[in-house]
Amino acid sequence: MSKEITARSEDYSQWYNDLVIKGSLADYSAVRGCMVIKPYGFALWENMRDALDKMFKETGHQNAYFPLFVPKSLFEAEEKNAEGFAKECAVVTHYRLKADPDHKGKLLVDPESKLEEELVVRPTSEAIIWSTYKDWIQSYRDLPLLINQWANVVRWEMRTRLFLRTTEFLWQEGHTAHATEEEAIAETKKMLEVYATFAEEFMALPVIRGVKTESERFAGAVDTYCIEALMQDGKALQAGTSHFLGQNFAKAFDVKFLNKENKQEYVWATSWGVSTRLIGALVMAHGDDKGLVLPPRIAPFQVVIVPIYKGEESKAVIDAKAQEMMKELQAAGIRVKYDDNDNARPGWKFAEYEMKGIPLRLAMGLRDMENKVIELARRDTSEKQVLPMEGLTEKIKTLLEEIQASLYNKAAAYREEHITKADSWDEFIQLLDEKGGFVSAHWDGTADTEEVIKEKAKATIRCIPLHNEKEEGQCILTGKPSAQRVLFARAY
RNA sequence: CGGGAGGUAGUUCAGCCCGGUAGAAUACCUGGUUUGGGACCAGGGGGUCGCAGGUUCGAAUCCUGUCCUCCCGACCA
Repeated sequence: MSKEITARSEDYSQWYNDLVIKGSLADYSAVRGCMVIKPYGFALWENMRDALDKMFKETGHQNAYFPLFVPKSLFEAEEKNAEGFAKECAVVTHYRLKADPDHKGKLLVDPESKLEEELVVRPTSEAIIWSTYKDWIQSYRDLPLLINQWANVVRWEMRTRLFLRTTEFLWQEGHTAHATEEEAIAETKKMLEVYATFAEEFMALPVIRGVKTESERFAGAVDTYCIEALMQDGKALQAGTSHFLGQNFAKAFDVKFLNKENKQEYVWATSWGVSTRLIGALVMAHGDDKGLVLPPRIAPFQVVIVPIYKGEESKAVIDAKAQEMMKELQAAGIRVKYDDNDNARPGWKFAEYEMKGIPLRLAMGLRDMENKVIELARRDTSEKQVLPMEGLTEKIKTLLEEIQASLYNKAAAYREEHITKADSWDEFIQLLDEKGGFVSAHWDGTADTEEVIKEKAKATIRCIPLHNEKEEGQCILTGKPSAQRVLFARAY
């Protein structure tokens, strides 16, 4: 069949692409580096987005929307941030096209329409937002200002991969302003925890909370906190970041407030974001050689019902029962799909929904109806069982929770097995080459050493875990003294 | 942006070397038989051969340019 999936062991990259394309999450588009998110993929994103949005609101944030375009002069105001993104910015230079006099039906950029000031298509919105906050903030009474926006951003990437790295992607970016440093740091950490909770509880994706080293830090940030996840091929993936921006943007955009003592102070800032990249993480963390495996809490459909019938008459009987079950499941808050499409036969549907990662599948035929039972199959374990119809809804609710927990536990066990200590360079390289995963090793704390390791080992410091144990040791490369281990990995 | 591969029916691909009426499988449509792990029979529709130039009596095939994709690197969420 055309829908066969490449095995992970054969070609991991191709396997990933197969899941995304054949699982109907996304498609390639006519635009270089950009993808089309298909309805099934977008439904997944909507579930993720809604859960996160609720968590943001529960922590006091409000949504707003800022422009796609950033005047170049604003963009360059915060120097480090501007430099950090300069190489990947799309720039609008003209605002009009006109008919090409030499080629009928073709258009030309109208040279008359050159913009006086170029517009940068936002790679992130700090500049436009902070220039706005300047007007919004006057006194300590305006603080904290807790804003989030759901938006698209553009980063001109050299090499793209569906969901993991595309030129345009969807994300949310929180931008907050605070009266004190302590409060801003607390906000940064709070939002990191929101991300970690979301990843673990909704995506069943265990993550390591940590701090980035200086060279991996967001341009313009004082500290970048992150959650790092581990994929099945042993590579790490940054799943979310939360930045303590200090007063860098406040100073760049002159955002001051009057404190209780009637004195002007610069505000303290944070920003934090997660993107559609999380979908890539989800695919690679749980998928198998049969297709996607989606965690019940965010799966577009949690249950699919496949009727098995012989002829119109039996179909009508099964339809009626299925509709009844649907109503009951929906009333219990379960997202369910009934596939009575007559074009495809049961076996085809089974394979199709396994590809799409629907957590539970119910198959029901006349025989089952006579016996008042139903066949239930679990996507994650491939287990099948025949259950009484009686009490089915409760059983399904329990099973969905079980699957959610089981996916998390499986991923967590894999990750635990793949955090390995290395105490010599040879061991370090061997672990990266042969085992993969995170390698916990000592590092002398300098950017130079980090750079050399990156070049030689093709691995980066993913993070310094929060609440890291202090342990005296010697740097894996230079042998210089080190106070703690950090996590290295090859990464996406 | 460098190296490699590729773009022909909705999809997967053959045809290209050696120019001469565009093919297969599958999907789709119609009818029928079917339906408990990717059904079968019969009939049918569907392609400006990525796009633009050029060579030629004639181009999917040769030449040039360009766009898009995949894989591997460098850059990055």
